[in-house]
Amino acid sequence: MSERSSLVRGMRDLYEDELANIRLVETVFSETLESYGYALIRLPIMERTALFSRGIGEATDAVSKEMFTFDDETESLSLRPEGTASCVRAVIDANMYRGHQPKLWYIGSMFRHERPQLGRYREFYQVGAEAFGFSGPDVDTELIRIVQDVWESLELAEEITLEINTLGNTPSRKQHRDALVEYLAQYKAQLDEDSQRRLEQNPLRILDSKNEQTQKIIEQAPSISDYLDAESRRHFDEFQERLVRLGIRATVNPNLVRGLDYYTHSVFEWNTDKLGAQKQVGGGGRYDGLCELLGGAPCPAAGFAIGVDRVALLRNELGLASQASSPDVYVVALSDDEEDYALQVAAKVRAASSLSVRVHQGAGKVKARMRAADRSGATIALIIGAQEAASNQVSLKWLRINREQVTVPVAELPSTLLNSN
RNA sequence: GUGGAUGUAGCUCAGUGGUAGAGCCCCGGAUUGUGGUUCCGGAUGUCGAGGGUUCAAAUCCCUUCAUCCACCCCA
Repeated sequence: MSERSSLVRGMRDLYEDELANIRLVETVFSETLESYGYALIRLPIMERTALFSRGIGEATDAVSKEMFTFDDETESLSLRPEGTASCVRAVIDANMYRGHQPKLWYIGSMFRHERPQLGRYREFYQVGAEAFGFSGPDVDTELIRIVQDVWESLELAEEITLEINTLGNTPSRKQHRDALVEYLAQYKAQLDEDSQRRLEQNPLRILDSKNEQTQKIIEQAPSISDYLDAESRRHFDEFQERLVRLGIRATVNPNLVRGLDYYTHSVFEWNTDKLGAQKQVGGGGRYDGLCELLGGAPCPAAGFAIGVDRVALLRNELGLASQASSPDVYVVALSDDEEDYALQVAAKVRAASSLSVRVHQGAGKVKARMRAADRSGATIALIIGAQEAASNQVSLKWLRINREQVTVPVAELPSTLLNSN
């Protein structure tokens, strides 16, 4: 016997109810984004490693220890750990932003080499949107409004909270960073190990440390709000005012910094407390410097990314699971002799309606065939025995409601089915 | 990457050294052309994998893989 093959760690086969929920989330995002005029862009799963180390940041965990990276002949390639860097690269490559302000959305698998747990997988699905060429906070709030629309469509608005913050523009950010490093350096010995390391590489990230002692030190740390210049302050104020006008509730969290390096000005995260340790279902913000950083012309931009798996999982946890689709109609030939006739009937129903029709296959006694019809979840069984076949008729039985079975000529079948709801 | 728990039938699980079990599911019959309820009967296992100890291992030991939880990180 050959060795049984099995799933690679952190990968999943998706089917039935779990997939149904994921597809629902994807569909709602797709329809909502298209309704706001965002255009789908399909991006490759693999990029040069350098794109991510430059675009996302060498010091981030996502890049430094979570990427699937391998050497291909002369260059290092990686499976994408997120979508923004690829999207920006594509916009630069095709010069899409020359005289235009593209609004794009994407969906697909992302890969991170982490220890799997509930709501966290090595291949996971993200849907994201990016708007290029707009520097005002009206775009930031539009992105949030889009996601809010999705939460409402998915009946999740009550379960997901929004946190916001600003990181300021580059000069403000630098001033704050310097002050922060100076402050934290005094307490270096008391910081947790990770934070000590970050002091050099990525001091902002220390702000969202969960370590208790570190948090105490952070309470007194210089806040970004004291270092915002006039432009940065105006952007953030208007951002917040617009959220209020759009009827969106948000909490300002001064320690919200996001894990990825490219953000400026507005940053935001959507959280839930219903998924165990996995709190975050999505996040986003403004990244005015990224296009230039990746070798393009300067171009303001903002975007978000949502974890499709986590949103679907949240619906599951709340009992909002959508069900895998069942056929509408199940055609049962009572013996193999009527099989050809049953296939013709099924073809007629498909041609005359949009109903999904499944035909019984395989041998079996009548009882077993009817049981299969019931189990398929179909609402109607079309029963075909010798009598029906001989007289060009079909017996129609409702499986989910109490209604008397009828036998009708095949020609009348489509209208009978359409009137049967 | 670190720590802890778990892995036995399709599913949920019992079984702690001596013949692998239950419930649900599935199949057949009661009901020769009618499912879903009821009654009767039946089938089903690399006990996660590999190695070791033992007369004997699902059970004890080692290794490994996977899942779950927490940390970390993020979606």
